[in-house]
This record gives sequence, structure tokens and C-alpha cells, in this order.
Amino acid sequence: MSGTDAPVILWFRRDLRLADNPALTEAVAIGRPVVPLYVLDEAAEGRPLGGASKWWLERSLQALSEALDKAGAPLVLRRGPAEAVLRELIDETGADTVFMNRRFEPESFAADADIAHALKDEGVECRGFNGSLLARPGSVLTQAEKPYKVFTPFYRALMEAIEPPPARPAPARIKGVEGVMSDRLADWGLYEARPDWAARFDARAPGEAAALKRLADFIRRDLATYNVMRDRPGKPGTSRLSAALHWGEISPWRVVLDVRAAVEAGTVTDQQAEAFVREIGWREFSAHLLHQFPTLPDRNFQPKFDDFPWRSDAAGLKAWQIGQTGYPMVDAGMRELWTTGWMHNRVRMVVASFLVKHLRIDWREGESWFWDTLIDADLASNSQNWQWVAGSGADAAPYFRIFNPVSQGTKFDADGEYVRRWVPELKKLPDRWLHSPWEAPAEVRADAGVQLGKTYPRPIVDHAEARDAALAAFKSLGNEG
DNA sequence: TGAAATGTTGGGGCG
DNA sequence: ACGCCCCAACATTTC
Repeated sequence: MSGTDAPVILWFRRDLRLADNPALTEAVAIGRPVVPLYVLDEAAEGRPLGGASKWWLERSLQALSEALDKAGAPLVLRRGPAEAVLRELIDETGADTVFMNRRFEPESFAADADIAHALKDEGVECRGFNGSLLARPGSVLTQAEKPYKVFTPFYRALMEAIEPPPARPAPARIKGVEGVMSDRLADWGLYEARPDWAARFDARAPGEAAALKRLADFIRRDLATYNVMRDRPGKPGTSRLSAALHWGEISPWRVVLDVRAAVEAGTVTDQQAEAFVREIGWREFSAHLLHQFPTLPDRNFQPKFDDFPWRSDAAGLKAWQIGQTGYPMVDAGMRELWTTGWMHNRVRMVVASFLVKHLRIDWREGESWFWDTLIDADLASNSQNWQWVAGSGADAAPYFRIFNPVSQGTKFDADGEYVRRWVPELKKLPDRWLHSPWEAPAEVRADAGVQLGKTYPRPIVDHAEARDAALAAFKSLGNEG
């Protein structure tokens, strides 16, 4: 139906980069014109994008579009049901092949398979690649050929199984196709609903170039001390690559190989690198788990948690969301999230534990809030990590591991830098009382201008009581099942 | 990738 | 010098 010079479609989804992009490399390699495409399919399978994700997506598409312009193959933006959009574009251009990197979330995976099937009937071939994970989900199994449910053996097997892919540099030139209609990105209004976020988020952060710079800076400055500094939310000790990895602005292989290169070069030791690569391993673990257990975002991985007596507490949930719980460490985290679309991982654990244990609110409420507010919202990581904290997940933290938000603060934010940044109404309190203002002597509070219940809330729950209640609720589940 | 309760040990004050 | 107590420091166990 089409000649040998027929163009091919390169369907971008969550692989918004030109380097280390297997679908792109393969599409370019066959030597025919390439039509790069992004489809905004708001009625698609799975969850609608959260507000913060939309903001990131717009910026990242802008960056991708500029890079593709430079390479000579402008990005085509289309809106609508993906299959219909693809059919239209195939009609318009005479393309006979669609290259794409697979998504592995169960619903997306199935939708991609449906599209591939439908297009095949029209004589159009879909070629799928893995550009987002070190190993294809389903490829790392126990000796009994079952999915791993425990992280450490999974990680060991993963590291054993994987082979670095061939180098795939970004092509300097891509042969494009003239005159293909494209929507204007600005017309999509991706972040309209959250103008206050857009004003505060870091607009320089999205995009492949920024991701690569971030990785290089991290390896040079922070990798050697990552193991300790990653737990200091007031300090810049983490990579902040989560959103870039989610959107595929950078590949996990690029991260791992650059870290290994730093080890080779003697910049860091193997052990220092290991702590960081393990986190890439957790990302992988989450993706594999979700692929194999599609209900992970919706149902307790351990069914015994189905009987957990969750509280319904709209006021408590609201206080948590807006950072008004009266626990400085929790409030700092929730405000950082709202203001920047990102939260330090140590604090994610603290705020999640607080919601699920101190307030005994269903982890799905927290997961859903994170989904909407995180620029790095990722279905697999988000649901896996919430279930991990709640104790209901695979290889989860035991339920009785209840974070004390005060001691977490004094331990990991000893100098109060983090709390003072995000809860400025407390900033004049001395370190000694910063993480528990209600315990401060009245005159110390007065000197710091803190009026409990006025300038800053009293704790909405008592830590010791909440802890006892959580343990009692957990006990009510019984120990079997 | 915890916290709190409980148990153990050893040094120093003191009768 | 000895036993006793207190308690900090650390280890173990329990939630």
C-alpha cells in the first residue's frame, strides 16, 4: 500500500527525549522520513493526568518540540482518542509503521496492544520497545518463575539479569515530513487549572537537557554523600530526577551507566553508588509489581487490610493536605509539595505515615492527593510506596513502624532549615522547640511570635494517643491472612 | 528506609 | 571495702 519511502510515525508517550530512545533510534535507522507525534488523549484508559503532571508535561513537550525542530523533524501535536488520531495521521502521510516505547501499566499496556492489533488489520505495523525500565516487567522472576514480592531478592536478580543496551546517542538530524498539521501546545491549556502552581514551579526543570545536567551535577556533587545526605530534607543531597524519569526525559540506563562510570573513574566508591542505584531498583520493583498485580493502585496487596477500620475525617484530611496539622515536619512536607510539586523522600514517608497511622485515613486518599500534586506522579511508584508505608503492600514496612514526626524532625532536620523554609511562622523558635512548638515554654513561644491556635495550629492529634489507637486498630485485624 | 518498652551492665555516690 | 542504689548507655524485644 505504501512505497519504500513511506514515512514512519514515532509516537512519543513517556519517553520525551532524543538520546537513549530505542524507538527513536530504530525509527531513524531505517532511513525513511519520520513523523514525531504526541497525542493528548484525555479520554484514554487509566487515570487522567494530575494537575502537577499536566504542568510538567507542557514544559517537557515544549523542550522536546524545540529539540526536534533543531533536528529537522517537527513534533506533531494532536488531541483525541489515540487510535483515531493515528489513523488520521496514517491517512494523511501514508505512514506504514508506528514506532513507540511501551508503557507497562496494565491498562496502558493493554490499550497499546489493542491499537497495535487494530492497525495491523490496516496493514500498519506497530513496533514496541522498552525505553523506560532496565528490565521488561515479567522478565525478572524467581526460580519458580513467579514474580518477586520481596525487594532484596528482586534487586539481586534484576542486577544479575540486565545487560546495558548499545549506545544510542541523540541523532543530530532526523529526516522529517513537511506540512503536517499540528495543534499549538499553548492551546491545550494543560495547566490552566492551577495558575498558582505554574507561578511557583521551577520552569527550568522539565526537559531532556535539564535532566542530563541534573544527573551530571548530582553525580559530581552529591553521589558520594548520598547515603547520608539523602535523609536531610533541608539539604540538596538527592538527585531530583524522579519527574524526568517518569516522563522519560532521561532513561534509567543512562542514570545507571553514568553512575557506574563515576565508580570506574574513582570519583565514588562502589558502596556509595550502590545506595543510589538501589533507589532505581525500587522504581523498577514498583513497575514490575504493578505490571504483575494490576490492582496495586486500588486494592490492598495484603487482603487482610481490607478489614482495617479506616476513619472518615474530612477535616483531618484537609489539614494534612494544606499543611496545618500542628506537626512542623508534616506541615513542612505538605507545603513543599503544594508549592513545588515535589517532596523530599524522607518527608514523604513521614507525612504518609502520619495520614495512615496518626489520622488512620485510608492510604488511597493520600495516594490520590499525591497523584494530583506531584510533578513526578507515577502510578507504579506512588501506589507501591503508599502501600509500603501503610503496611498493606508487598515487602511493606510493618504497620507498627509508626514514625514519630517530632523525632524524625530532630533527627533529620536538626538545624531546622527545612521546617523554617516551609513553615516560616515558626522560624524564630529555637531549634530545641522547633519540631514541637506546643512543648515550648510560653515565654519562648511569645518571644518567637508563635501563638498556638492562631499563628500556628495546635497538634490535631496527640502523638501517643494516636499511636496507641493505630496499634489497636491494627490488632483488630488479627494476625493471620 | 522505627519507636517505645524492657532488659542489662557498669560506674560512681554514699552509708 | 562492701553493698546498695541510681541512672546513663547500650542491647534486646515488642509493638
